[in-house]
Amino acid sequence: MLDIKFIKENPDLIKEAARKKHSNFKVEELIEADGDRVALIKEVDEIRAKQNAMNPKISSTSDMKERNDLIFQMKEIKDELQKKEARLEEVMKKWRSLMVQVPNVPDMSVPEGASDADNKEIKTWGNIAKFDFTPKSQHEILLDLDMVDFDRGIKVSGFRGYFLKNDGFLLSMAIWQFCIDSLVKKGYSPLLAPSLVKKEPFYGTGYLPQGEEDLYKTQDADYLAGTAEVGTMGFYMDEIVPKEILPKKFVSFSPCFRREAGSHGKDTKGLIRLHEFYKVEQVILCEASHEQSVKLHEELRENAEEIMQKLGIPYRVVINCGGDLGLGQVKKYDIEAWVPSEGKYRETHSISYFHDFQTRRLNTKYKDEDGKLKFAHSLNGTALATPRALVAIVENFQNADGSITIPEVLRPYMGGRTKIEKPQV
RNA sequence: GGAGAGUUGCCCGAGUGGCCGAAGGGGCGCGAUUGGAAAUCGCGUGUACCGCCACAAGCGGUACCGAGGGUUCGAAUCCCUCACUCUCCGCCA
Repeated sequence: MLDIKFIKENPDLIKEAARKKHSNFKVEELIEADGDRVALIKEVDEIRAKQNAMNPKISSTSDMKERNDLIFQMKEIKDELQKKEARLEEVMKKWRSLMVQVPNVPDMSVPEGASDADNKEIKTWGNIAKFDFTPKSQHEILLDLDMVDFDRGIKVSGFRGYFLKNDGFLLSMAIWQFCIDSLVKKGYSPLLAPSLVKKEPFYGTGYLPQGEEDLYKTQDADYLAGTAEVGTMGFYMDEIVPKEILPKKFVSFSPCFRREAGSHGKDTKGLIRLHEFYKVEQVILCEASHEQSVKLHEELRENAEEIMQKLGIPYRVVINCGGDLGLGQVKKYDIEAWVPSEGKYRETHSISYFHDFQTRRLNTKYKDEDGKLKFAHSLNGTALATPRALVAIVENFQNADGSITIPEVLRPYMGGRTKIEKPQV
């Protein structure tokens, strides 16, 4: 959500933002609704002022006739007020629904484009392995090494279900611990965030109302979060945080749930697209400064790249184009890992900043040096998600004998082992 | 799941229909006092929105006593619904 004053003063910016993000939001409609809103608020306030002025008169009048006259007058005022209030409520309803649709303004550096096909590559890292044998797909490797059980996963959990077992599970934990350790060393506060979350943090982060299709909803009207960002951003919801803690950096871990509505035919084999997965997420709250946001956005990207580099996974970084940005995102980088069996890069990370779009909705403020309350800025980005990261690891580090080499940085978390080999049985 | 108690400002806490944005205390800020401090004394101390105005200061208005609705000319105060917290019982990882 943006500041209505800002919107009114910069309608062209909003119009341009909508165009760039390929949203059909009409700023004129909102401005018109806001005109009605302001006018009605004024009228209602004036009637209430009249009413409030009458109150002491009534209470101080002992003459019964005079008192009844006044009460009769007040009844008329009340009728008028109720009519206006009903109209105001209508206008507010429309106003609110438009306000949550206002797109945040993308950064100048965001490229034009309609979909992820238009994202702009800005960097590649790592050497794409040339295998002197026929490389296997993630699906084959994981089954050969007995790291996953898809059949039983589907039996138990349904479409896109899976069991991660043996080294599949151990390697996942190794990845989590490696990522969490790396970020804690950099001063990030570790947080195990709830996945079962009330609707407010979803509205606050911008996943509702537009993204409801992709969320699981409980019979208590709570939702399952698709990322720890939601719970983590909820942490300081409706709070004024001490300025001294900013920037507050979290490394959050949680299970993640996504309905993947609309992607039924996609990635049906393997561990790329799942309804239930795990993610180590970076979340930052900082002071309301564009420069800070930009700086920390780069930091999040560097952290994620460092993790990929230490793991040795070849990847590329793209700047997402306007049409591939979420409603609240100002700018986003995706990191995509090389997947040999597909011969292309697949998204493993998404790193974005929002200015005060989320904190305004979440009501997370801090007091700046002149005592003014300001909405903080927020950012978040993947550290690493499993099992999707397993795909990149097992495919890129597979050997001719069917084993996979464990990345060095993960070995301490895997009992010092260097390889995952086919079980003897 | 059952029974009961509660939810007031930064904190504690008073307040059962009008004079309550809200007593009192604490905290915090400024000032006096002091060589300095403690103690003491004085003053101040919320947020959002609307209007005037320079989107400043300031002034005026409205709203906010867990949330939503109702009764009433008028509600922190009465009624209803919901959420949350606490205590006891049951169940349970």
